[in-house]
Formats: sequence, C-alpha cells, structure tokens
Amino acid sequence: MPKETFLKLSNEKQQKVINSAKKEFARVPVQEASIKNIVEEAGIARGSFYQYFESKEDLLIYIIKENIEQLNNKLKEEILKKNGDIFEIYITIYDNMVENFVEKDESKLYKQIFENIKSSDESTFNILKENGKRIGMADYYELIDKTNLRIENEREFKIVCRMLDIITRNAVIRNFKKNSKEENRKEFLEKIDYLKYGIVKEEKNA
Amino acid sequence: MPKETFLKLSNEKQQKVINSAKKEFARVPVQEASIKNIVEEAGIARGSFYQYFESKEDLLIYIIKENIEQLNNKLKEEILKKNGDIFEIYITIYDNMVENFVEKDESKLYKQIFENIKSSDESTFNILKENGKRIGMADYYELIDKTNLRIENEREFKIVCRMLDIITRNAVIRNFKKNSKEENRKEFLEKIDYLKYGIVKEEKNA
DNA sequence: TTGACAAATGACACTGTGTCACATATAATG
DNA sequence: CATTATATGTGACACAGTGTCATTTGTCAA
Repeated sequence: MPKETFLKLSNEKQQKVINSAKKEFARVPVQEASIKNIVEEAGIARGSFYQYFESKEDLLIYIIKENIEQLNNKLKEEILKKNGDIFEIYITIYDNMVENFVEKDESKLYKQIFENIKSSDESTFNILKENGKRIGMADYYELIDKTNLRIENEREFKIVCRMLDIITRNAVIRNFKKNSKEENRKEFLEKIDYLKYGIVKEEKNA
Repeated sequence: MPKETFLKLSNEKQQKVINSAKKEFARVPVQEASIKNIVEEAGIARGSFYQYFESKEDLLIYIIKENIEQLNNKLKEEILKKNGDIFEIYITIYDNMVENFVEKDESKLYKQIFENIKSSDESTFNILKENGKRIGMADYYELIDKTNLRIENEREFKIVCRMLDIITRNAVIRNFKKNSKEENRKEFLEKIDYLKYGIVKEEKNA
C-alpha cells in the first residue's frame, strides 16, 4: 500500500503519478520499469517517490488492485449462478478476464503483467498475495457439485483446480498475442471439453 | 553462441568462467545476474567478458545447451519405444526432466531457470529457440497412435500437446519446491489420468 | 508572527553497465 | 633473429539508474 503521504495528495497530483506509472509499466515488465522515468514524466522529485511508495511493486499493486478486486467481486456473484458446475465457472472466469484485461485501454499494461507471470506462480495474481488471502478455487470446495465428477476428496479437488487454473490462465494469455478472440475462445472451450470427457475415446475400463 | 575468442581459450580458463557463471546463475534469475560478479569471481577483466560473449543470456544458453541437447536426444530414443502412446511419452519426458534437472548438482541453476519461465512461453526451453528449431511434440504427429483418441486432425493434436506441455512443465517445476518426489509424481500421474479419461464420470453422450 | 511539524527536493554515494583506446601477447615473414 | 601484423586482454570512462538524507519549503495552530 502507498504511504499516507500519497493518499493525502490532491487527486490531480495522484492521477499524474498513476498515469506516468501506467505508461511505464505498460512499456516493460515490472523488473525493468524505471522509477526515474516515472518521476520525470510525473514531474515530481525522485525523493518524493519514496515518500509515497515503498517500491515500484507497491505502486503497481496499488494501480491494479482495484481492478482485480472488482473482477473478484463480479466473479463471486457469477460463480453462484453456475449451480456448482466447475467447468462453467472456469469459462466465466476466462470470459471475465478477457473482457477485463484484454479488451480494455489498459490492455498493454496487463499484457506486461500476464505475460510475465512465472510458471511457478500458483496463483495468477500472486503479486497480490501480500494482501493476505489469495484467490483460489480451492475455497469453493463445498459449492461445487461433484455428483458426476471423478473427485472423491478435497485433495483431488485441488489437483483438478490446479489443472483448470493453468489451462485457463494460459488461454487468457494467448489473447494478448494472437488477436482472433473467437478462435482463442473456441480453442479454450475445446480444452475444457478434453478436460471434461478425456482425450481417450473409450470409457476408462472399457 | 560464445565468440570464437572464448572457444580458443584453454579448457582451464573456460571452466573458470563457466563455473563462476553457474554460481551466479544459480543465485538469481538471469535478469538479475551480474556480469560484474562473474568476471570478478573468474578473475578476468570486464572487457574480456564482452570479447567472449554477446551477453549474459548468450553465456547461460551455452552452459545449459549441452545438457538440454543430451536430454533431447535421449528423449527421441525413448519416444520411439513408447509405440505412439502420447501419455507414456509425456510421463517419460516428466521422469527424464526430473532426473536431469532436479536431482543433479546443478539443481539450483535449473531451479532459477525453470521457476522463471514465463507463462507466456509456449516452449519450455524457449530460451533456446534462437537455435532455429524449437523442440515440440507437434513434430511427432505421425508417430502418435491416434486410434483410440478424440483427435481428428493436426490442429486438435496441437491443442492436446499444448495442454500436456504445460501440465507437464508445471508438474516438473513443483519438484523444485515441494520435496517429496514420490508425492509429486503420483500427483502428475493423476493429472494425466484426468486428461486421459476426463474429470466427468459419465461418457460424453450418456 | 512565530514555531512546529509535514512534505518536497535534488545532490550524493553506490552499483552496475557496455565501450574503447591502449597494452600485451602470439604468429608470420624476410 | 628482428620486425611486422594480428589477435587478445585490460581497466578507465561515460552512462544510467538506485535509494538516502540533510536541507528547504509549505502549512497550520497557538
């Protein structure tokens, strides 16, 4: 979180800093982003930056946090509407992510963020984990209808969620590269279909 | 590739550079690795580094290249033994990767490399793509027995391969974090099982 | 008006980068 | 062997960016 010094600033000045930062974070991955560029563009002194934020990561998180939280809230609602169908839930997550991150003005900013998520990050918004709780399907165990699923316990549920997570994340990221939104969505649905019914034709013990 | 200046060096001196570099690349991700540390540890002048290599990435690729190529050759052989069973092939890839990268002395070096692969990298060894050809299952289309698979054409085959790729890569990476090799392998096999037979119990049109 | 506290500033010391003119080896030639 | 040519090694240099901190500037209450 920004220090209170920043929050006390006039909206106008805050916005100037935020905008410069968005521009810089859209240009290169966080690690390469330069505080120098941000302060120069915003017209503030180098020292001020450190009076406002702990680090550039602190600033980036602040910038995207609201967006992510909005999305999470929307998703929570949507999830309830899906009557426990885990596949429909992940399709909803996919659609909302594409809508929120790929099709917006800030697409370039999110392109940088998404494309630089490490394979080893289990949560897509790992960057937000310092908030305490990470967003994970695992919390929704009770909500999911497992009647017709080969899921016997919470451990198996988590494994399935991890698979769906990375397949979904990967499918979303494809949208930042290839531009045919329809083609990408079709491919994602095919992947979900494979996950549902398997790649093998015959029934397991046929 | 290193410049020929480097290749002309005595084995001893080459090794000194390689070892310092390995140490540095095991410490931090490539982007953070410092050429200063490498030259200081190796006892060569700063200018010499640039006479030997284009960049630190150039050096890193040189270091891991042999290892990767060895693994690839071994895998090519193994793949032929699997009689076109794509799932057995991916299990072989998994086992070989774990053996080659996780259980070796250079485990820390590969931990840095693997954990910092970006989600957007389609090929696990994207870093090697400048060699021209990337390693991809897609090339093995003809080799795979598709009799009992829900794969009608090359496009669908590629989709399946991409799913298997990221699930496998992710499972390998888990081994750098959690240490129970057995538990990780069991979980990977369960994922493959889900991919084969589906998460849903009933047959598709049941 | 003064004093006290908060905020802003940019010079400073650091760390690391890539380059280049020069020094030093090594090989080739008469 | 001396001389020239060529390849290799070197570290000082100019840059670019970092985080800090003593000092200046602004604000508001007494």
